[in-house]
Amino acid sequence: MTRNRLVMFNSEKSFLSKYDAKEFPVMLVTVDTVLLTYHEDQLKVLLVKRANYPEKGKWGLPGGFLNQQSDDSLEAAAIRSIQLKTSVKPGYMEQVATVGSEQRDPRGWSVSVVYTALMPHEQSAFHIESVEDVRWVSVETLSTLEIAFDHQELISLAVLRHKQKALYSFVPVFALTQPFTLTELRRVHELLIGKSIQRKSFIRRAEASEMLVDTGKLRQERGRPATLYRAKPKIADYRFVRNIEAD
Amino acid sequence: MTRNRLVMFNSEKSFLSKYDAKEFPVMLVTVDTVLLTYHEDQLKVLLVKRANYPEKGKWGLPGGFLNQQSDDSLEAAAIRSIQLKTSVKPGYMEQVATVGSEQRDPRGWSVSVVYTALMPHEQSAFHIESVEDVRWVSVETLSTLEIAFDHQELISLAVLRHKQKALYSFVPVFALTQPFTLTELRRVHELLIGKSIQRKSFIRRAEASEMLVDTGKLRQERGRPATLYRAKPKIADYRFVRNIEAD
DNA sequence: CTAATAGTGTCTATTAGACATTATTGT
DNA sequence: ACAATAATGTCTAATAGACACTATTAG
Repeated sequence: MTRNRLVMFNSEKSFLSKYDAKEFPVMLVTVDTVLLTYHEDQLKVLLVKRANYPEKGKWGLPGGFLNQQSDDSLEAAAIRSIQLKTSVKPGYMEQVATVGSEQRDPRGWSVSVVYTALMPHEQSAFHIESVEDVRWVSVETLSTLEIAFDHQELISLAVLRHKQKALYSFVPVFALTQPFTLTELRRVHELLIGKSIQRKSFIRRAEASEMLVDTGKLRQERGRPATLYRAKPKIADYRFVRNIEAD
Repeated sequence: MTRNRLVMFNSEKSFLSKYDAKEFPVMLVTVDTVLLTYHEDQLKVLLVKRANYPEKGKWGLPGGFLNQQSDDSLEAAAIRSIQLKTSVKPGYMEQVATVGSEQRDPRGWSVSVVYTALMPHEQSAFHIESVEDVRWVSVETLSTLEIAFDHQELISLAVLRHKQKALYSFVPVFALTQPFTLTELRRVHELLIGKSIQRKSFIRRAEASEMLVDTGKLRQERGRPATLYRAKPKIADYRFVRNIEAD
């Protein structure tokens, strides 16, 4: 397979002194992030207009080649690619999957490590509205755009992951600007699972979790003013034993 | 960053004609698999004794460099590495995580896509017992062996994943030889979640799922003979709405 | 007053835990 | 009969769904 396999070394040290990474099969590795937020009663994903070939002019996920010099870890690379476009560090991030094949990029065999992240829309708005090549796009209207590579599919994977989480956690709270109302949080969950949730059930879960703190303040739009909450940091790790029923 | 970014092309085709992958930052990518089984009332992981540097002599996960020629996909590479050691294709496989850093391999920045798989112990036994460098090791006694790289950590990640699945699915059934008894299946779940499960609760879940088929046969060891079951193929996708309570 | 939205009361249905009881085998 | 293991009966506790009801605001 490689020349190194045929040579005998008598210590790890002497092996490494002869080692040359270029003799091994190498791979292009990119890190792409599906960054989602909640805005105008919609779930939106951050897309970037590709300035270069391949897929020039199409919309793709923020991301890029893993850089051995500037990236300490995969997650650091994902955060870097997001900060580059939004100037903000997302409040929640997790790895979704890694995809790789000969076909997905015309340049040849390529591997993508896919992350997903959530952030409040407000934080990013100013920076993004000032540029042409970065946009929040509703996940419902993605089909009206030309999406680069297999990024459409990667977005679906990430949304599916968040749908699962919405059934047994309050992770979707990271898509909201704090403080938020329970109705807002419930709407994000409803958008993700594609089904309405009983107000009473949702409030009971909020109380049982002890992860939402009543700020004592209210927000009024139409009708009775709603209580404003903040999420405790540990909310990312909280899991319900029983799911909200899907379908 | 790379020379290509500075050159203008007027079509995707002309871009690709000039494209050379070697000009981009490249990476060593390995695919490693945490293959688990149930044997002698223990959860065991398949380990391979490393024949070459680095980490020569230590035990590591089956896996290897991703090969652009022979691998069609990441999953295909994982299956290949398992079949090479067991001569069997595992009945269940899923991606666990992808790790990457400068430190994890002495040869430099490296990326590992980690899969986990389950198979019946019986199937693999003959092939494995004939060789010296492949062993089923109880996950409880891992600390008595020298484990290569960060593979100890990768095993923990995979076991944790299976623990979660044991709380809301019957995925652990793929670690058993079919047909199996409910007590065997319950034992695998108990090992994974680290806690005993009520017989009655487990049987109720089995019935509710409709994923286990009574073969009509019995197996007798001590005491009353136990009913033998087979799992329907769809069992891998079945999810309970309510979890078994952890801790 | 009405409309609109937030939040509660309360009933039912489902299902996991606990644990006693019964069933079926070998010795 | 007894030990061992499998399987069932049955009570309780927790919690999600359904939906009616009350609360608080603007106009």
